[in-house]
Amino acid sequence: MKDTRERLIEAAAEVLREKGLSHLSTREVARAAGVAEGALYHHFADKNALILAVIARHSPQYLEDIRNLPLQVGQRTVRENLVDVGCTIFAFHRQALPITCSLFADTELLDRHRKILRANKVGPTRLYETLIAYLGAEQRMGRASKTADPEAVATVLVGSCFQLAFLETHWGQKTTQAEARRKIEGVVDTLMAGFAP
Amino acid sequence: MKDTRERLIEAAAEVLREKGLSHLSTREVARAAGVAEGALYHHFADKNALILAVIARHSPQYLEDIRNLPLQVGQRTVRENLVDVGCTIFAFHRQALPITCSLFADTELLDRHRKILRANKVGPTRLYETLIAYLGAEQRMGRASKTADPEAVATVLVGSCFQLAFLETHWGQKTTQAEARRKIEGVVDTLMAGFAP
Amino acid sequence: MKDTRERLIEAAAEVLREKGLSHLSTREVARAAGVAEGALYHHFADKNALILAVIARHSPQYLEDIRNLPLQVGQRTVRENLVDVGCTIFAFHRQALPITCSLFADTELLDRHRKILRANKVGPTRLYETLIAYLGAEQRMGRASKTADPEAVATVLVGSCFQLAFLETHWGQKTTQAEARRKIEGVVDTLMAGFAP
Amino acid sequence: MKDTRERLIEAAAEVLREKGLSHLSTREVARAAGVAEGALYHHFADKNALILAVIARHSPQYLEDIRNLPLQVGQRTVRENLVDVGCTIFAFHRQALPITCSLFADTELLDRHRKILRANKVGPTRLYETLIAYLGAEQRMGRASKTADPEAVATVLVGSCFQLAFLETHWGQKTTQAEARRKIEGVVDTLMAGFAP
DNA sequence: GATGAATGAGACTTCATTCAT
DNA sequence: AATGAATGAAGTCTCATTCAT
Repeated sequence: MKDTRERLIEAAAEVLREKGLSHLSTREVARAAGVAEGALYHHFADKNALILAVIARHSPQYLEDIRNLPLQVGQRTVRENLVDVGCTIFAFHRQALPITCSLFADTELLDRHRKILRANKVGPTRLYETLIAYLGAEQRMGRASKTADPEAVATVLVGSCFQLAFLETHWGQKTTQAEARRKIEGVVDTLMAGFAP
Repeated sequence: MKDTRERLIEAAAEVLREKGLSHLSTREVARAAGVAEGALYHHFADKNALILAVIARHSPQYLEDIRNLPLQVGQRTVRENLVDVGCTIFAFHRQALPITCSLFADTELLDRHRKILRANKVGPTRLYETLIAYLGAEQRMGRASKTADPEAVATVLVGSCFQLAFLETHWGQKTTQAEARRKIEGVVDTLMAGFAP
Repeated sequence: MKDTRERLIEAAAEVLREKGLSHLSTREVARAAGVAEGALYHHFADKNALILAVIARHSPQYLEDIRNLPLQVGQRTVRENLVDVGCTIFAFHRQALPITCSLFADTELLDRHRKILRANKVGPTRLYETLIAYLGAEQRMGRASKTADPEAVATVLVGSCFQLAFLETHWGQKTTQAEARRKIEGVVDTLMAGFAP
Repeated sequence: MKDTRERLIEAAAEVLREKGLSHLSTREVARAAGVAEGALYHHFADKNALILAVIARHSPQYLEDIRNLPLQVGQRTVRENLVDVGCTIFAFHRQALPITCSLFADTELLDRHRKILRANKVGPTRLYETLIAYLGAEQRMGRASKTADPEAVATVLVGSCFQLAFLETHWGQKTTQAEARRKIEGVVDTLMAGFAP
């Protein structure tokens, strides 16, 4: 049987997705984890500490699928690479966003979260850094416009994918993977070609 | 003195921003509105009805500042117009986003919200429609690339601004108006020029 | 039917005497008062506020029976007067002391209690002031030694009676009123005659 | 390193003084003693047994500093001896009283305490016995009034010092040692000279 | 319409005690 | 003897909602 601590985190994530932060009760989490309510307090200082552990696990800095992006420099086309990255980001946010956004429902929790981020000096997230490094490399290889600002490009890519994920989860209509990919392709094509005449 | 109903909605919005959905209690709202707790139930079926009224008021479809965008077609440069729109969107989300995102903390409430949206047939929000109309007009006037997909451009613009607002409110670092504008200019420049070499 | 607030205070005092501070639970108090648990929080900020209300009511400054002591100046004998006062103090402490002493079981509560006392400037209690005034008056009438320090005499009288009450409640043996009076007479006689040869 | 049992008793006394009986938890005691929570149950039947061990140790019958009082018979002046004893009693109670009084917060515990006292036939405490023996001896030596009742004198002395200690700990104002001594001298002087004209 | 005391369910948390190691 | 994770009962407090005034 798994570690009690681990089971609590997973159970909390499940309840968070099912009922939402406002209805996440220690009783329910304990029940879902199959442990006594008191056990929670052996592993976490309080309920919020458990929630923060869940949040941390769904923070974009842990978007590990992006790690091998640097290997793609000079491979395939830039467009293909960006579309793939975009799909990864979209997929990640579609599941993480309901949990991440929940934080706004509890300003005290949000503050604790910020303090943790700052203590760990996780300002511009690892995701951004990786993206910017990749974009710069492609620029140096002549596969991308040298005048573009990598940070702005990263913002556009991440922002658009986040937006698509937000619309979907907020609006509640299920999008097929193919539809999502087509939209992301549209975004990347626009980003590559530009809107100027 | 204003309508009691109106004061309740404003008070609820304030509490929502200050403490978050999880800590929004009828008592606190009543106190902030300067009315008795029971009065709430004369104007709303229950607490959630009040919250939905607040949320509806902060939905981007009510971003009224965007209404006169059509008047800008053919005026100034497209870049200037997009930067201005971007700043408006950013400013709107910076204040509305903590309230809108709160919904994710209560799946039941979120569902009720979706049902309302569907009943009103408010699919792609009015913001999107206005933007797409404007972008198409500029394309037809030859002031923008005719090959670009207006919906993708709208997604990029809205998404990037939403993302900047999210980073700021979620991460908690105050950005000056000038800094925000500079970032949005970077996004629009990238969007106009494209990333292709 | 009496005021809810009043009934809560009385019920709390009863539980305090019956089970002690450590076992005073809001549930039990509410049950004893015949109201719902939540009602407690309409009248008191928290459990401790209720307890402090009980304590205040049993503070020696409210030992009202002592108020007409000044009228005794020059009446009967000083000995008789002191014995009567001693009996009153003893009787008061026998019932109040278990509640007052309970405060030591909760340093936070004790601190709050002290802050209240200080805010009300209730330093040397009214009891002491009344006693000292009486003793001084008898000295001036020549019915008591002019060299004695009234404050010391008051300390001796109050202290001895408190001690007798403490021994009784701590040790748990019921003393008859006659026995108590005899002991207090012994104390007053010693106090009057002195221990010097 | 000291005995585990001993360390538990000392740790419990510390917690008792710092937080009070109501907030004395086995976890806190164990932490303060530097042992595991379970260890407590190897040395004591339950938590209350530990508390009673602490209380017993702080009972005035264990006021060992008073043991050599008999040696003072006929030495120095009676006044000096009584002042010294008074100071000792005061100092003892100032530290023991918060612990002793805590008992009133738990009537069940207080009952168990009383049963132990009765089983050990520790009626009038050893302190009283020693004092009375000393006072009687001084009477027989002609250094004190032969008509005074030694028990009443003892009550006055112990009661006054207890009262001074109670006022200080309950009221929370720190008294310097010199001030305390002066007050005790005032009490002893009154006791020696008497209040009669 | 407005008030606010009362309700009672349920939230988070603490804690004495046990038991496998 | 010692450890410390686990238990589950009980504690304090919050809160949406009702209702007599």
